[in-house]
Order: sequence, then structure tokens, then C-alpha cells
Amino acid sequence: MAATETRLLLLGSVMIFEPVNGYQIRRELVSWNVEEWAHVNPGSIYSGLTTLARRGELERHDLVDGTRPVAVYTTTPTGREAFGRMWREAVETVDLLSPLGFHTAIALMALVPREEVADALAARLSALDVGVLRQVETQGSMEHSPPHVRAMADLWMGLAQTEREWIVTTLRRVRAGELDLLGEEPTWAPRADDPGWEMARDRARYVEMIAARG
Amino acid sequence: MAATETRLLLLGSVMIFEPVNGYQIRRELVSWNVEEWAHVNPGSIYSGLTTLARRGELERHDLVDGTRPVAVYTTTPTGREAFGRMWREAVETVDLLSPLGFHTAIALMALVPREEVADALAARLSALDVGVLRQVETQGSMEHSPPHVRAMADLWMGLAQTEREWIVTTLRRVRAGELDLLGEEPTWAPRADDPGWEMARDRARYVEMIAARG
DNA sequence: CGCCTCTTGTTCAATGTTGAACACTGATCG
DNA sequence: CGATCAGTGTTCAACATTGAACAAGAGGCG
Repeated sequence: MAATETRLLLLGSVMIFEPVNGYQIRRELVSWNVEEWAHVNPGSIYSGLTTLARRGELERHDLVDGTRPVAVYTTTPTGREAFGRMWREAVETVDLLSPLGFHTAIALMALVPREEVADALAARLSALDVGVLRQVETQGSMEHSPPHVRAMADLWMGLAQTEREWIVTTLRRVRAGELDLLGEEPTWAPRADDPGWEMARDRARYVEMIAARG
Repeated sequence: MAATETRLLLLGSVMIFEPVNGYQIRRELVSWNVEEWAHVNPGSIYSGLTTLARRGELERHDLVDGTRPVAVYTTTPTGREAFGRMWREAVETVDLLSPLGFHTAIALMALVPREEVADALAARLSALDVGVLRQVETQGSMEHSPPHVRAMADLWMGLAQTEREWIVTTLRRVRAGELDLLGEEPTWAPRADDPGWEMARDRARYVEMIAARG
């Protein structure tokens, strides 16, 4: 996973759960099956958090929980601003063969206000159309390419078309107020058997400890 | 680009053009617009070639062309075998969000005999169906996921479906003898204005020099 | 000739990624 | 109660990637 997608995912995760430590993030990502599609392994979580802290996008609090030290992170204003920029860029950048950034951004959609989501999706739609047009133009010069290269181009067009339809649908839903976005009441309920209340408890403890330390 | 895709691409490029130096590979990749979709910049070509040589999959010949030294690479039997394995694995591994390995393999399809291409595509088809089925099963447990996560799953299903149709079509074409594969006469002609004859000349010189050196 | 720029061919330090391994806690179990 | 096993939280050395920068010829131009 390229640096920028990892940063987007980590920054978003911290925004959702802060204050939070590296292991908790790892557990959450695993439980979302994120590891299946984003390729984040333990090492990159910790090194990514360190990098974000160095850049001033996260703040690291070295707390002592019981007897053991733990590194807990919270976002900074800089970090939240950076998230907005990176999210938007991830949505607007079309790269059919490396769609990870886009999918990561979609997974974190609920951290962004409705209007911005709509704008970004609309921008992606244009970018996609421009890219497809360029591809179509290039088809002319494809007579002298081997046939399997032309076949590959067909696949790309198909993928672009599929994505296009999804964006159109989703954009309509966003404009119709249909998905749960930033600052809105959720229309869905998490499972009744309440996994993760332990994490909530730990986080509450972290909040206190950070407040106590100043 | 993950290590394995870079290695596949470089190994394949050397197989096509050997004996060849790093700069020539770079030029070819640029001229195929490969840099647009595979993300290979100069640095990774040279370091990738070094790695492949260290692993014994390429042989490095330090020649002196005129007055200047040049590092020219040829494949080894080990390397050609490794290419076959990696190619097959790239085709059979389904990862909808990181399709680069698959597309790289398709771009290098002409280095593989027809029967193997057909087998590998058939295997990918099964893998895709299994993956999709699993996804469909998971849909049951999606009632308690936020709606945008369900929307994401829809996109994945659509992409899988598009890819599936392309594979079915392509598999049929491969079985019908339609694409130019390993050891077959090309049914297409490169452009008449003959770019790259200079490279052919350089490569002929490299062949002589390697032979002279033993 | 002397200067400039373009092309060829490569290196390298900074940075990021990987996943195995570490260290500690608490629970279980004969 | 010692052994051992799962869970928690993190580090680290090996490896890969990046792209700017270097070096050396080749051609053009006043």
C-alpha cells in the first residue's frame, strides 16, 4: 500500500476512534476485513502512526496504563485538515489499476460532510470521462499493437464503465440524502452482541489520563 | 508497485529484449505507456534488475561499449522458470483492489504458450467465482454495516462481474487460437516508421560482445 | 573552438514496507 | 502452583521504492 493510502486510512481510523493505540487500530481494521483489500500489516500501522506524529498530523501521548506504557494517539487540527485534502484527492484521482486509494476513501466516507462527498464524486465522474475519452482516441493508434494489448484496453473500458455507473448511482443517493454522512444520525444499528465495548472503556480511560496530564 | 509485480514486469521485459540494459527497458516501458498504469520509475528498474541478478534469475554482463561501461542483462534458465511461476500466480490471484499483478501478466501474455494461458485464465475464473460467492454469503451479515459499506460491496460485485465477462470472452478467443501467443507467427505488424531499430542494432552488438567474452 | 543542451545510463540517500520476533499480562488446567 | 497458551502492544533489521542528481558523450550553434 502506497504511503498516501496508508496515511489516509490511519488518519481516518484515528479520527473515528481517538484516543486510540496502534493495537486497537489493528484490531478494528482486521474486524472490518480491511486487511483483505488494503494491505496493512502490523508494522506499517506503527510506523505510519509515528510518521503522522512527526508531521504534526497526530499527537502521541505516552501514557502508563496500569504498569505498562502505551502510545495513544489523537488528531490535531492540522491532521484533520490534511485528512480532508487527502480524502478529496483520493476520490478525484482516477487510476483504474490502483483503485485502492479510491476505495479507502469510500470506506471513510462517513467522516466527510454530504456536500463535499457529492462534489468529489462529481469531480471523479468528470475525470473518469476524460480518461475514457483519451482511451477511445488512442484506440485509433492501436492497429499496430498486438491483439492482446487491444483486449486489455477492452477490459479497462469495461472497468471504467462499471465504476462510472456506480458513481452515478451513488452520487444520486448522496444527493437524495440517503447514506449516513458526517454529523448525521445513523439509520442503521450495529450488532446487538456489542463487541467493542471494551475498547470504548479503554478509550474513556485514555481520555481521563490525557486530561489529567494536561 | 509491489516487489512481485515489478519483478514480473522486469523479468518479462528482459525475456523480450535480451540482451538489454536498464535504460533501454525504461524507454520501452515508457513507449508502451506502461508508466501510466504500472508505477515504475527509473530507480526501481535498476534496483529490480540488481535484485533479479542477485537471485540468479538474470545474468549481468558488465560490457564496455566504446569507452563507457554498460550493464547488460540476459535471463537464466532459473529466471525463465521463475517467470512462468510468477506469471501463473499473478493470473490466478484475484485481488479486485490491486489488479496490477493481473494486468501486468496479461500485458506479458505473449511470452506464455497458448495452453498455459488457457489453463491460468480458467483457474482465475474459478477463483473469481469462489470470491464472489463468499462475498454474496457475507451480504447476510451486512445488515449491521453502515450503508456506504454496502454500497462499496456493490461496486466490488460489479467490478468482479465485468472482469468475469472479459475472462470468458478472452478464454474463448484463446481457445479459438485467436491471440498471438508464444512461438506463433504474429498476425499484426508494427508501425512502418520503424522506431527501435537502433535498439536492435545495440542489442546485436551486445550479443557479439557477450559471445566474445565467453 | 567553447558553450550549451539533449540523450544515455546509472547511483544514492531518504523514506516506506514487511512480518517475524519480542516482552509482558492474565487466564486455564492438570 | 508451575507450565503453557492466548491476547496485548510494540520494535526492528532486511528489503523495496522514490526521484533527484550525477557523469559522460554527442550534436548544434555563434
